[in-house]
Amino acid sequence: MFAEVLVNIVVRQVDKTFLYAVPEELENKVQIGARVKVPFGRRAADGYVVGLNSDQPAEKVKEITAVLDHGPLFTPSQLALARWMAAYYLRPTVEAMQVVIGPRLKATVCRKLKEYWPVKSDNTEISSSLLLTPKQTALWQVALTNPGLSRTKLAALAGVSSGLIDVLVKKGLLSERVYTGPAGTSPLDKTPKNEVLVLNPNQKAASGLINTAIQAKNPEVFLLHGITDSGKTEVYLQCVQQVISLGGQAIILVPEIALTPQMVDIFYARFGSTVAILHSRLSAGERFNDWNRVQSGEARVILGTRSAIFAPVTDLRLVVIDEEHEPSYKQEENPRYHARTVALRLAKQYQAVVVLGSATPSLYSYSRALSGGPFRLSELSHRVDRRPLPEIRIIDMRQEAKGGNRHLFSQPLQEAIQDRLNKKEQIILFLNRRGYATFVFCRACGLVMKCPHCNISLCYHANNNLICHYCNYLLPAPSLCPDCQEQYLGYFGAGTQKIEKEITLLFPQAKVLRLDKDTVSRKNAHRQIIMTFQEGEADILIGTQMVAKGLDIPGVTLVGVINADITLHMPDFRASERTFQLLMQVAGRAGRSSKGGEVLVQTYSPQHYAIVAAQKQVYLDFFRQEMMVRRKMNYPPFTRLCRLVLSGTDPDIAAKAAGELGAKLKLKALNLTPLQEEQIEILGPVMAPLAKIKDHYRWHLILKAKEITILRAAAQIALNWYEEKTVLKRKVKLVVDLDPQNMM
DNA sequence: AGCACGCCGACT
DNA sequence: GTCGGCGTGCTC
Repeated sequence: MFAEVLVNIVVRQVDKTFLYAVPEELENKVQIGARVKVPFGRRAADGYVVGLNSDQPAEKVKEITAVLDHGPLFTPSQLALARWMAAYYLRPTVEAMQVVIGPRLKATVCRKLKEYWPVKSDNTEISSSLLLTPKQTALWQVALTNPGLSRTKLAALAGVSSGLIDVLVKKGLLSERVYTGPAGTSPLDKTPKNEVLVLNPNQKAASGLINTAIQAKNPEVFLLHGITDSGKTEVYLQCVQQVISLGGQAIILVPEIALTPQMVDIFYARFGSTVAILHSRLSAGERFNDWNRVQSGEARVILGTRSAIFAPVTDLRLVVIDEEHEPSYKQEENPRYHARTVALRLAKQYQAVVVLGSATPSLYSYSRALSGGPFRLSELSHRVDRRPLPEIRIIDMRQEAKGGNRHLFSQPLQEAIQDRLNKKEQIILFLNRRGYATFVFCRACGLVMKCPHCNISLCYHANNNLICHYCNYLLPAPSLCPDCQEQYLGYFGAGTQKIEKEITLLFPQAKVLRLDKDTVSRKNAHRQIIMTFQEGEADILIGTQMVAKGLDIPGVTLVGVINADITLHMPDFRASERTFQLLMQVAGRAGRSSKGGEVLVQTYSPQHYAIVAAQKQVYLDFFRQEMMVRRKMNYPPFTRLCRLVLSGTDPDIAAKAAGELGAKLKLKALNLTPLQEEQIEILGPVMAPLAKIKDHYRWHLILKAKEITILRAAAQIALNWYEEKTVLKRKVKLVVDLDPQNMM
């Protein structure tokens, strides 16, 4: 018997199968999916068995040395998915394999998985009453701060021998868990068990259509477009119920588990022990356990983030992608896959149904759900409780500036804040200050300097030039506004910290909390901040997009968007789309009780269609206008994109490499598309908007084409070019990003 | 990726 | 005369 082996070395040169002989004593253990040890050149390597056959090969082959693990790590259908993904994203197959196999590898290496959890968390009381030795105290402290560690890790971290763990277990301070039950259960369980809600006609229609497709094994894709509080989750639940009654499995993806604890609670309440939770923050034991429960078929409902799409299902009938427009579904490291793209492929493999849910669908999905498109549109246009949507008021900051208010907060917002403070109602202030966001605008007329070729905000550079980061269009920074001739040109950049400071100055009596990346670095800090706010311990919550997602706090009657222009004028063609989505989402945080709610949006572009559509809360208004822009500029969904990023520590070498690659591609593009030159468009090379990250200078090229095959052919040329440049390779990195989500 | 082979400069 | 620089090439 001979085995085809994919060597576990992530490099293009060995991205093919190697044939090995299977020694007789290993024949019963070598099967597809097995991890094996093989001699490879002058060394040993591990690899995955991806095929078996009995034909005597012409060349002589080496023998497999050993079979690792106790069983296969992947199924043939997972292998097919990995191969497809590798080819789609132009990555080595083993890399895709590693993602598909996921955590199982780590878990199977240390097979006996016990974890140790502190029994009580009141530290002082216990340690004094039980007379712990210094080492025991140290161990206890470590266990407290790091619950759920394995035996070896815990002992190592505390610097004690593992025997001491048993002592603490005996004293009843630590509990030992060998994983069996559903993991991550956080009994926040407010929802009554199995209370299946009655659907309104909209929901009934949607779930009816979806359930029919599930039953008939029609591999259809539904776009469930439902406004805030229209009951999308209940539709998901009833479809999942249908899958369970058919004996199948369903995968439900959410953007970020930590931000949606309610979703977890609801699924546990409804489906109990058939639920498995999969996401990257689980401990090794939790993951191992749930992974096995999926494979055995015990778990029928898999709720998780992006990578949960690779759960080892056997009978998939349904994939739900909640908030399908969220950018977190795109992995920003290799392989740069999009969970939605993978889900569509996976569903095809299983003849399963896909449901994409969103209040603000991506243009990609909505355009495909129009009549004649491959997706089917299902609308939920009423709120479940029939409460009106919160009122959104646009505040024209140009008027504020003219009126002499140079503050971050407009007069109406300040008044509204004071009003809510007086009434003891709560306030959320939102400012999306995601990294790089400088743009030049006129305080007098609101004009934003844009590139005439790319419709992208021009970035102000230290050499006093305005530059388009897509095409290198350059304009010396004017001192007067080219439109109104006023001298109020300036550039923006205030973050949540600044807001916090200003608020405490303006309203010294208000209790303020801040929720952003800096304040949630500690474990559970996120949940803690939200709980504190939820319990009314603070008046104002200031935050980035974290406050936009899934918060359901009835006490909040005012949401203030400090500066909608930050996202609107990012150097990214999806800036309008993101802004609209964010505004709609953040608006949903207001008025979750009978007290009603109000949203104030401060902007210098009150006439911008994304802002206007958000104010009216009409998705189609936005969609139509944005589609016109995209069509005109030849951006997705009318074209596909591929982004090539070259980066290196030497600015000159990185620049030179980018120039060379650009020239090569432009030359080759002619051969690539002999019929129509317009089939591919090459933008750049230009410096990436984030021109320097961690001492690496970055340049990029954007490739546009109607057909992804053409993009892939061009990207392949780039990869081959890079492969040949052996000297350059050590100094410059090349990243290929197909269907890029992030253009920075 | 590793690891070896291979062909040119400064040292015990 | 050797040690070692890293360019090139291969791995069933």
